[in-house]
Amino acid sequence: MKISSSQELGQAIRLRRKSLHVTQKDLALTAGTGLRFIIDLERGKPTCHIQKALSVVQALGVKINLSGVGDES
Amino acid sequence: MKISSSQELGQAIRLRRKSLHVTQKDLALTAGTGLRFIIDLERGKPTCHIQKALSVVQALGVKINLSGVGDES
DNA sequence: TTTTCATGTTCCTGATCGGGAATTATTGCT
DNA sequence: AGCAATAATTCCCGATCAGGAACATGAAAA
Repeated sequence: MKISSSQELGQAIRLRRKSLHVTQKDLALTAGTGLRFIIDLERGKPTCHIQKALSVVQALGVKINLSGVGDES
Repeated sequence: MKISSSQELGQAIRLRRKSLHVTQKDLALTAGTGLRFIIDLERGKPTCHIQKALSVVQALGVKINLSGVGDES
């Protein structure tokens, strides 16, 4: 899934969370954040802190890949 | 390139920026952020705002992909 | 040497994050 | 379908901090 905004990231996170049958509360615990953060993140809040967002993504077992970084000049 | 922390993201961004021969200042202008933000982002500050980080990534022409979101249960 | 790039500081406004309680969906079961 | 349990969202408070701008320093390149 391609991501180009915090909105899309939030949607992807929610999708993945639901497919795992995990509640926001549990995800918050697993990822080491607050429940409020999960809510904001899934809603696509643009000002979420990046490391926390990455923690959540990892807690969901989702991998992030960047294309076009280690090659052409 | 796989990303799992703000540190790695910062490194990737710097790599990409250098390969394009763009200065932090120019990147800031292009991405619509401040110079200060680019510096912090490349250094891997964990509390950068996510949408701004995404803007920078896009300004560099880098695509972000999430694996494992739209499929298995 | 002179110019460019990167980083550090400082000041200031404004917002994030967290927790608990209360409210509003949503889901599941009989 | 209807009700009950669960989940999602919002509100309030407070401490901490992000982001931007401008200026000064350090270092490296022309």
